[in-house]
Amino acid sequence: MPKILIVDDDPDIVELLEYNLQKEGFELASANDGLKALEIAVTFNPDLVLLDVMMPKLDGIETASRLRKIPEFKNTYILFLTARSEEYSEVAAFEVGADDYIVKPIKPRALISRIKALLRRDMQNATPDNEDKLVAGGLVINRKNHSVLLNGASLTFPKKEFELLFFLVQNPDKVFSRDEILHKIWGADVYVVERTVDVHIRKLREKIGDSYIKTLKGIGYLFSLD
Amino acid sequence: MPKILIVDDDPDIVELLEYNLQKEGFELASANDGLKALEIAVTFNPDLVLLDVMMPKLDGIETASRLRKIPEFKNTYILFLTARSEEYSEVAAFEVGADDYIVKPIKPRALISRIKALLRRDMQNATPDNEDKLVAGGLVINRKNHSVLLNGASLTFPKKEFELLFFLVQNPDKVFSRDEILHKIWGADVYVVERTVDVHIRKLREKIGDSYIKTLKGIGYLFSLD
DNA sequence: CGAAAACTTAACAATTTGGTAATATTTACT
DNA sequence: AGTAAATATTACCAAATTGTTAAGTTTTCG
Repeated sequence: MPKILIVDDDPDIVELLEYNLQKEGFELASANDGLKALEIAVTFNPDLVLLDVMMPKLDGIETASRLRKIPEFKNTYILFLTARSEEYSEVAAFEVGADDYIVKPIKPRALISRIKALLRRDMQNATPDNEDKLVAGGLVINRKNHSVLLNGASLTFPKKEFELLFFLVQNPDKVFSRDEILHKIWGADVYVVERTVDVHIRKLREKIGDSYIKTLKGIGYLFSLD
Repeated sequence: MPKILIVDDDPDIVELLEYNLQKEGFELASANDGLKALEIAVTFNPDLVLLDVMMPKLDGIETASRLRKIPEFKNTYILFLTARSEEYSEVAAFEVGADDYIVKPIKPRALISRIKALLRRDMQNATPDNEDKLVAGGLVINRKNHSVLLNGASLTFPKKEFELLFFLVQNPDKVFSRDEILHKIWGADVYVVERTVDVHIRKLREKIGDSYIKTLKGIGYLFSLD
């Protein structure tokens, strides 16, 4: 079950949310300010963070911004809660990578359905056997222990290379532009030159051979077994 | 490609922006004060306006405010540029409908990424009429993979060839003159000789056979299954 | 803190693609 | 069939794109 971190300085709201989300079977943790939220996040490792915008110590925007800077939370969903009057913060929210934005007063049923909508993609991708293991041709990629077997021989990959390989293998026969790849692997707020992808592709090919990853000139790269 | 209007009274900044955005393939126009910006906007019809806050004649805030009052620019993105010290204007900026707010000194890569983030939604929706997958006779064309299957065999096409094929197959039994094809595939502002189309048609026929693409002498080309 | 690994960038080489012109062939019409 | 116009084909060059290497940065970890 997905893990949700609730962050709000109003205990009533925290309770309201906990009550409703617990009913749905989510795993929960909560914090009442931004600083505590960051602390808890690193150990709790939530899939989604419900973040109040107005909070003491560290407001929601700043909390989200810091979270996003930690690689582990690059793909964590962030969902802001805000009072109707605080509209101005909407832009700032999406700027720091918000995935959704919910205006108080909170309607529990609406909230739950939006949370589920966000998590749905993951739920689907997280099918049991698909868990963390990909097999394609002579390649066996295991996300859990970060291992790759090529025709039985074990290879090791640095993080970026591994993620790139995993991403490509996960979407076989689909082309991705360098820009798309950067967004997916590096994140929306990382500014690196597109050619960086080339170099990583080269390193992958060096290790797994040239046959798996193909180049479509003017388009991008793709993983394929043909 | 999306059109961007650059408005800044500092020619150096305009040049910097033009240089970097041109590289990305955007269509550009520029103005050095707010009044000119409004003039140019109505004819240029930009998708996004980069607006300096401090300008002679008409400051950025006022310019944006007037832009927003013109119905055509309801959905135009407005992105403010400002010196770090002028923070006070941030609230005003969002009040008049800013979509983003960027502090100088400008980091080109960050700017481009934020512009793209804004425009991405549009870009994605900008392909309503062209489906992802086309099937015609023994041909299966998949835009997502950029792949073409001919009777089960996979073929690869360079970008222009692929686009030309996709376009023709998308409109079966419809004749297009070379001029129309050039406009559709090459774009309105690209000047190439009409014979170029012939060469590309030839390359397509070389790969998929002569039967699919027919020539109507004096008229143009068409894709057909007869 | 310092060394090693990982990551990013830049520069140049290699490759592919796109465009043109020259030439050959086909078509339409008399 | 002869002829002019249009199209097909080919070969070549320029431009665009990617491959590769190496050097500079940053991060990680002992």
